[in-house]
Amino acid sequence: MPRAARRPTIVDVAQKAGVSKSTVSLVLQQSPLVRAETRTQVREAMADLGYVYNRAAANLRSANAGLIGLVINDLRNPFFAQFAISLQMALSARGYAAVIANTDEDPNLQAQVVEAMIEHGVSAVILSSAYGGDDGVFEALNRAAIPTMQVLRKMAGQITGFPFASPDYREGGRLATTHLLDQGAKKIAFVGGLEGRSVTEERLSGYLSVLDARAMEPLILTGRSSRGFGREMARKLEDDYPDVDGVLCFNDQVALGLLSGCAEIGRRVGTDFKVVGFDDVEEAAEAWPALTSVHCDIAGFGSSTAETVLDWLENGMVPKTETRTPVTLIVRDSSAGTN
Amino acid sequence: MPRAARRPTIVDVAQKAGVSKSTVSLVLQQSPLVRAETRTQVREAMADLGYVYNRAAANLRSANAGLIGLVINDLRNPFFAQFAISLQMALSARGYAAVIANTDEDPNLQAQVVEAMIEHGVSAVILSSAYGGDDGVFEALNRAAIPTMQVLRKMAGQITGFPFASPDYREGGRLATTHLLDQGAKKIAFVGGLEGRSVTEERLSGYLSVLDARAMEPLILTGRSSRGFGREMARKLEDDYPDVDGVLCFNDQVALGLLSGCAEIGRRVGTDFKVVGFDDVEEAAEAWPALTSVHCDIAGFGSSTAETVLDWLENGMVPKTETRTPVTLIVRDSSAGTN
DNA sequence: CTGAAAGCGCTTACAG
DNA sequence: CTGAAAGCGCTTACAG
Repeated sequence: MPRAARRPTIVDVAQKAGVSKSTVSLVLQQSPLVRAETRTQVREAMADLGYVYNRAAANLRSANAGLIGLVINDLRNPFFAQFAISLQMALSARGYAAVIANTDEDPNLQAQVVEAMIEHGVSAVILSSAYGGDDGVFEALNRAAIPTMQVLRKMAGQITGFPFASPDYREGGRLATTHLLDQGAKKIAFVGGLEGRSVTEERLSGYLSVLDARAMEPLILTGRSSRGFGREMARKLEDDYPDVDGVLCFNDQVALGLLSGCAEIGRRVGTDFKVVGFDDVEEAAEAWPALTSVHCDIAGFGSSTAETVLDWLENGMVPKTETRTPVTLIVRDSSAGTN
Repeated sequence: MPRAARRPTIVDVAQKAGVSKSTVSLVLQQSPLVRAETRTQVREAMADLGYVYNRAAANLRSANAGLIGLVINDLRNPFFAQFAISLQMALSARGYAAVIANTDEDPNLQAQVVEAMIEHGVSAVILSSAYGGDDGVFEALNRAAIPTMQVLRKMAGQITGFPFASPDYREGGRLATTHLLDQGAKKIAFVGGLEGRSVTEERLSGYLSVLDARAMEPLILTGRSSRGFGREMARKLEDDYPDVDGVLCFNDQVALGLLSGCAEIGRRVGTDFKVVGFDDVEEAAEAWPALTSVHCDIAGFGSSTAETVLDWLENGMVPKTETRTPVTLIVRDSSAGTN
């Protein structure tokens, strides 16, 4: 690495352009006060010197660091990853940078990374929280007066003042279950998701409401939200619940695992045994058979979250306490098989 | 959001603890100069006031912001995502935060996000570059004297002074091809990857070297590195190259797509038609049939990259110009079928 | 439209 | 071991 000398500052630029540093600062802020001619002189000086703006210094006076914190419980899951990516790209497009951290569902790690982000002076935080842990994280954000949005998972918490947004999971559960019934399923199971967690409860409640209305018995097999669990369930369903002819999976990971498991045991999916996933990750369309799934438009949700937060920051528009975005069902071969 | 008053500063802490702000600063830096008793007084004052360290301010004097930039060409690919996550988590564990940006293979976006990171005062950058574009990004990093590591993809560039590290792709290509031969394959194709790109060339060169040594004819079908492309190739191979009985895919995305495609057209994989992937993403083990793949230990590579960069930053240990980490072949049913 | 001065919250020599 | 002073690179009133 070339050991460059000190980076040029606005003082250097001012000197080179023959103006005061205040003027340079105004140019930096695109102030209309500066005469066009002066502005171009200053810009030229900056270009000549290879000047780069020092946001940390600016922030010291003016507060807005242009850094946004993004804390996610499980970035390995493509659903969350896609959310994070589209959010980050939307922030970048508006001139903000994203500090991103994966907490691996660990509340202690979460507390630590949030603390670090506060120290770094993030202007806002977007949090898809780990379950468990106390309210410490929220209290810290509260004390630091950092605008914070909860997304995707609503924490039990009594903690108010943290607007929440997520896709309408309950409606998704309803759509999927209704679809399975429409396809002729007689016995529908709900597979995956851990009990007591808000997302599970919401997705489940949609499923239950539809079955209730028709006085049908539910069958709930909760478990990890992983491919591995889905795969195990293929065998279990065949062995222990042979009458089940429709499955609503907690998410696509479980569903894709279930498809793998069915391939493994040679059970055909799509006609006598229908499977629906949830999230509609990219892979759902590319699996074989292609997976029917509840589409949450997670990419759109990511970028709209960015807009919401920046509107809050820049224009003081406080988000609604709770926002639910619409979901749709994308029907593919796994539940409407022609294979 | 409660509109908290001004955040407490070291001056407030100093006043409360009855010491000077210099002393508070020393406590913050864990200086051994401060008497234990004083230290605890100061710490208590901090706790009482809910003091949080302002890194931006500190950075203004001392340079090390504790922010590391991570610029990735395609975060949607689980291989890169896994790399980014494990790198970020290793940085967090050592007290650094990661500013992460996806460039979607767009050199212009890349230039923009790197510029933004420089403004934010990142202490180092880790870059898995987009192909194409000029050397502007490297020049900017150079001018700003920001230690920068290139990873995973070596840019053609004449640009030196940017240490590079990646798994040993060439060796991976060799291992995979040798394995296919050992399994009895007579005609082996290389599928996926765009020509002229360094990663493709390296993986390909391993494949070619093995075939050359046995005077066998290569068959190269380059293309996008996506599931979709892999899926298309299933049909094409069956139709146009029925004699191909072994396939080395550019990466797991292509390979998983190929498996899907084979399922779709009812071609059995593992015995007469063997498939090997590259990267060994998590899903490889869970597909059906399970996918043989070149394991790059990308999680380990991510955390060791973090160590390397922090050693550079903290201890001035400049990384080697080029590092290649070992790879292994994980043999599964897709190439050694018992199905 | 532009400049001189103070201040943002820290760290860093330098005294003591 | 601790304090007073200067300074990091900006922005922000305030004059002019």
